[in-house]
Amino acid sequence: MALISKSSEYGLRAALYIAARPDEAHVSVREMSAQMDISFHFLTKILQRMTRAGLLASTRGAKGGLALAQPAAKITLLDIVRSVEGDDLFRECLLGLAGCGEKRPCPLHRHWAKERARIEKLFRKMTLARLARETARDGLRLAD
Amino acid sequence: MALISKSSEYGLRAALYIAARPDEAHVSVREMSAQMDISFHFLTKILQRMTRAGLLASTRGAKGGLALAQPAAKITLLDIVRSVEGDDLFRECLLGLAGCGEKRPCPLHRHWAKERARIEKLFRKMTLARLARETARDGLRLAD
DNA sequence: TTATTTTAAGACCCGGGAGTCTGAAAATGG
DNA sequence: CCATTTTCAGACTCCCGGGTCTTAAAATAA
Ligand code: FES
Ligand code: FES
Repeated sequence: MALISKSSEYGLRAALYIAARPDEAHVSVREMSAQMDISFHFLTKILQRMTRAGLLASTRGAKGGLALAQPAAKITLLDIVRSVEGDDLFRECLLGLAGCGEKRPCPLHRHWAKERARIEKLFRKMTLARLARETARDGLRLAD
Repeated sequence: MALISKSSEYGLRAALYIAARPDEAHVSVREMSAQMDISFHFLTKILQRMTRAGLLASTRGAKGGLALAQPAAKITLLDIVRSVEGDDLFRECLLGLAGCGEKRPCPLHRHWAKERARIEKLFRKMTLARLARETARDGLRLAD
């Protein structure tokens, strides 16, 4: 079971792809879908959501494409994932019970809430800028 | 997006339900499905998998039902979840890339692997006995 | 034996995420 | 103007996890 959806995975990979670009030029969906082996049309839909959320800036027509709408240091993983799959990530009960919280905790709440908070913090603190830097420094991969 | 599947959630809740029973009597699927508001037939399928995995012992016929096949102190959350949804939990890349590992890490591997290991450890160390004890002591809930 | 209660097993269905396809609209270059 | 390249928008199909249903088999009680 994956922590995030396929859509979020693709959105993160695309954001990293754009941020890792040295120049500021726009990147086309066509190029990203080819380089990372992701369905062009499906990736398009995901990036549209991120554009509407104000994370990306799009330009149509020849020489068009997508670029970051904010400095890479301002965009966090949480921003991206939330823009793609909604806000209630990191708020759900591990056992799927309704109303996760201190008021009516399930047997695993105390233990799970602690780990969940750590992951949420990781996503909230990690910026595209930092990841792009690490990616370039260590030559990390964005595809299989 | 949930960390574990609905099937695992139900399997965990049922295991806790059985472990929380003071007496050693067998518990019927019918009772558990009613008490926790889970589909009877669906819960049956999940508990069958746990039975085949050697976690539960089943007895058919009148007065039959399910019981733990091992002492509650020997059964971990990891045992249960693995029996329900396979072994490659806690081994997958956060970005969904094939072959997660130190050899060909993705940009998030270093950060994600650390958190993933903590959760895996939590599941590996936590026993039904301990959870049942805490559940009884604090009157925690197993249903909405 | 017969009826009842329970798990075991597997076929079946359904809804939603994942992915495809078609046709626009916008921008550029000639 | 026209042709090309790109994003935008939405309808459409496919697949599988989640859930239902039916039948068999095992055990108990009368
Ligand atoms: S109530 Fe279950 S994790 Fe919070
Ligand atoms: S390779 Fe991506 S998390 Fe390990």
